[in-house]
Amino acid sequence: MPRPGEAGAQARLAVSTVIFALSPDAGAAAPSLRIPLVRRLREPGAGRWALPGGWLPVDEGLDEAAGRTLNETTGLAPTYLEQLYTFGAPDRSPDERVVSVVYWALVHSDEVERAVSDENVCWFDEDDLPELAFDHLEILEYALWRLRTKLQYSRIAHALLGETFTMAELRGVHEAVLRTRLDPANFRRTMEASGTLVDTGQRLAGTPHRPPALYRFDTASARGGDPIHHPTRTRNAS
Amino acid sequence: MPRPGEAGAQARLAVSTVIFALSPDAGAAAPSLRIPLVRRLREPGAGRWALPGGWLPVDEGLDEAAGRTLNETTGLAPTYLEQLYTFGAPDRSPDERVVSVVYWALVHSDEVERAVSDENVCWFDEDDLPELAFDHLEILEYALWRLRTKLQYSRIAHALLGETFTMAELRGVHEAVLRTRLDPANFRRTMEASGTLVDTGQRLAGTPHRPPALYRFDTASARGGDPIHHPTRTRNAS
DNA sequence: CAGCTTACAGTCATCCTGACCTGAACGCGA
DNA sequence: TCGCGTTCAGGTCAGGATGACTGTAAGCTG
Repeated sequence: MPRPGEAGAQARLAVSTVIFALSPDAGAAAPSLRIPLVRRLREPGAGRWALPGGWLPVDEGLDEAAGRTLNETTGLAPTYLEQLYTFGAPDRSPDERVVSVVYWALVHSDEVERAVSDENVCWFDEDDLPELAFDHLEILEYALWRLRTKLQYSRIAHALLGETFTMAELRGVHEAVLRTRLDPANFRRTMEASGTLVDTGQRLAGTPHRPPALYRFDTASARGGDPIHHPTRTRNAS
Repeated sequence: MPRPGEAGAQARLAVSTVIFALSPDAGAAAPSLRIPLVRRLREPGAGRWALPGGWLPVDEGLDEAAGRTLNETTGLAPTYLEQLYTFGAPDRSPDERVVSVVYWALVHSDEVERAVSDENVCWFDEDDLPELAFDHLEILEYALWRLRTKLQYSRIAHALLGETFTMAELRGVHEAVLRTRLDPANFRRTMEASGTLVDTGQRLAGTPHRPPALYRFDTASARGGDPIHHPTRTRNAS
């Protein structure tokens, strides 16, 4: 923060968010990752799809701006929100210089139901993306990499599920994100050893086989994940 | 990147860097981490110490701006440079809104010799920091956490050493950063198994004991560390 | 040469993880 | 009603990684 003064030409500051959710066909075979995108109505890049976001107001924090713009454009309230990276190549946007502070978010699967979805806001499957505006494809791939990496050392899969979930559902999240098959027995063992799951005592009835136990995420033991300060976790917009 | 136009009040964009190096007393017992800071000459925060940095020019990339301001203020050419986080709380700077894209860098120990060091640029020991301006202490602690975390799963310790180094020197870096004692035999085993070290065949003579082998970092096997794209590694300023 | 230091190699127990096996608990169709 | 399918849930076993530790090699110093 050096000398102030001399206004001059400056880069504009934007905030965008990569949002992840699971496909609603939870009962079906394998869920897949889905990302909501908004259609650009103005130049530059009009007609193409882009990440939800907006300009940063002078008096609003970065985290708050990410949560707000995310909610305004998609109607979603994420359960997990974290800063991803700041993209600022001089030529990433034509006409003017734009620096984007990008966040990534996870939303509950039942939240998706309530989400806005018109002709200008649309959900896309992870491997069925449209042509994106600017460098948003690069951003999205980086967010995907971060999600996959972080899932392996942190316990964030529950943020894509509801309040309670079965062990098979939780494993389905891991399989969908990591794109692998996981051994059910070994997965159960490691998750139980992590100490982040609480057995609710309830069981999910109505299955054509033995009823599975319902678990809940232990928010108390969720401490010490990653960014020690400014974690910003769990907000409730709308 | 939404609608342009309407100039209005905007946050100012700054770029700062947390620089890490080892104390030059390499021959002595345990090296320690040192950080160069610059004294602020103007308000706000005049007299206090701050991270090297500067305003972001409209036509310069973030990585380039970080490397340039770092070099201009300290005279250093880092061997490792990576984006850390973007800090943008509305009240982090009085008077005006400032958003800082912060980087962190590692420099070779022999680079420190060439570094500028006057009354306005001074090196501080990790646990002997002065009172810092703004939220720079929080930033520095977050950078320290990131350095410690990343050292354990990535091979970046060599960036704090010279071209060649002994196993004991490399272990000294880990011990200084992680603030622990490491078993020499086990450390050697894991480092050799990582496949990132190359034995130069030379040995360091002049020691009062058995001469140790000199190793070199294998840049070829350094692939696939972390941010898949825009890695920005290894620049050469000045 | 004795004695000090560190370099370097090897052993052993423990933990973690992937592969696999077995019984339990439901719904379903014959 | 009674197998028979499914998944759930708990267990065993082998291999790899890691920490604690021991032993030998190779330099210097007194």
